[in-house]
Amino acid sequence: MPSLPSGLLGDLDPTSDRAVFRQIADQLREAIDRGRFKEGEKLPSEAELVDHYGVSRMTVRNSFSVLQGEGLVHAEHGKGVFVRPRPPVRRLASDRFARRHREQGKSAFTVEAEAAGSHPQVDGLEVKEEKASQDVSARLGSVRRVLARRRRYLLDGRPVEFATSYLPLDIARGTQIAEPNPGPGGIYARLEELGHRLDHFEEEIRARMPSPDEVRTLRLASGVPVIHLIRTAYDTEGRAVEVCDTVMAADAYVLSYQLPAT
Amino acid sequence: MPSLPSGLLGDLDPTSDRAVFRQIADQLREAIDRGRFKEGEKLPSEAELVDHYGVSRMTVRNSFSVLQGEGLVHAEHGKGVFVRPRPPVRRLASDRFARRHREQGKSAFTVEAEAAGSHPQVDGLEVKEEKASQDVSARLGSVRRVLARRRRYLLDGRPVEFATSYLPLDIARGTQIAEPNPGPGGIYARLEELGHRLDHFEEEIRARMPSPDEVRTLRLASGVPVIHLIRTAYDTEGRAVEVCDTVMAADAYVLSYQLPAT
DNA sequence: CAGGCATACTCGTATAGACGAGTGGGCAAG
DNA sequence: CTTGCCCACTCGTCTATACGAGTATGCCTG
Repeated sequence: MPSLPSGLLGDLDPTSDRAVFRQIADQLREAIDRGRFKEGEKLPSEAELVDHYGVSRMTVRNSFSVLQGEGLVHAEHGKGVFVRPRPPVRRLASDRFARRHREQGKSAFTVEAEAAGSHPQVDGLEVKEEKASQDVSARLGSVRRVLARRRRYLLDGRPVEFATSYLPLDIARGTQIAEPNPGPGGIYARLEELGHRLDHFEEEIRARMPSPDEVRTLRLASGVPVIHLIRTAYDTEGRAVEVCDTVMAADAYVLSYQLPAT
Repeated sequence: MPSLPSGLLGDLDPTSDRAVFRQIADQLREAIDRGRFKEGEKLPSEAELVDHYGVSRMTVRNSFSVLQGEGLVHAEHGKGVFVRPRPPVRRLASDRFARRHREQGKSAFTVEAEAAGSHPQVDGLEVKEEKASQDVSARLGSVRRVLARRRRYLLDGRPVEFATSYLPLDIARGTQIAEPNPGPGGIYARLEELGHRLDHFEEEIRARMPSPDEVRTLRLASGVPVIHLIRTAYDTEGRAVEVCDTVMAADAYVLSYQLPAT
């Protein structure tokens, strides 16, 4: 059992009223912040820290769990505890739905990812009619049933977001929108062909911790929140023609918006 | 020691390979989701759950810590563990910087909060010149030093966000922008008076877990992420005239944006 | 009646020990 | 040399215990 390089981590302050496991977490956090442990690097094992600080194993584990909650580290069974690497982020610009981006045959996600040199995948596509939730119904203007299009997006094999689009049945039923592949330009192109010229979108953004379901679907590490985005598309008549509910791994995204100063 | 009302929580499945503390967390989570425990309500105490499930206290605590990480519950020393109430959220609309909102003497935050029936406060105001961080410098176009305006915002006594505005010294030095009170309409009104007519804003949004510092400043419960918003204001010459770095308690905000479909 | 204290309950911190399970390297057998 | 096993090391789960500290309640004292 190799002992810890001296100087890497300090000692405990027994006179402090800060709990021991917090002091340990503080020292590890600082070492990480200072770059003493780099991204992806292994932290000292529980046993080594037990030795170094002269505390019990549960105390060391407790400090690890603090850092895990902060999203700083993640544990791998049988291997060790590692500094969580920051994945490359996907930037969502506010003009990503502009008509000029809607020409190609591929989806916006695919085009953009390939331009960034990543390997995009779409997954678990599911299209079906269902009862509208209260929230969706309210946003679409009191519809009872909707067409729901679900799918999951992955970048280089990593799930990064999953989304469900809801459309009123009177618009979508029987059209290509109800097909698994909605055709070039996606459902927005189809909506416009159907006479619903798009006027604007409204996006609502929240951030919160994921549900266990979301942790599974996005394979989230602990300490990673999700961004919950609800987009409503309005046509030029002022009618809401689509609601898209998206849950994104927060560590994989930066959203970017342009606001007029008028 | 009053025993638990039967039927409220189920039994453990010893044949399951799901860890005991996860099973307990699952049952509590489901009970909360089903409304068996309402917002703000106290969950069974650790001792009661120890009795009910016949496990050790650390196991029960472990399941509580799972729920805490999800932001579902919070513990109060000496009182119990409670279902975390959802605080009222502040909606930030994308037109919140429109000129028409800039007429009054009060700040946008104050006006909006009072309209919503809340009691707004601004706190810890600090104005000083300092060295620009690399990021701020890049956004403002390679300035070395900036005027920084820091402040914290509270709603009904609860801290909800803190923000720092950075302005190039050649614009702000010696003007009312460098005063604690920038006057009616805020610094944007002053910027326009100084000839920097605002053209548009760019906002970048991230979500992540808070640093210990941010936990202190915003008095965040565990399992509450922060929204990190960086706004850059551009004048009609295309120059970046302000960068505002804001950290918000994610459970207190919904951001809302309007995007043109063009 | 008012104030203060004792007490029982709550969660917070920490110890010591046990066993399980995933990982990877080294060694031995083929 | 390759295969396969064993073992050492890692984190995961769980038990049992102890003491500390914050909170609320009720009783007892003044």
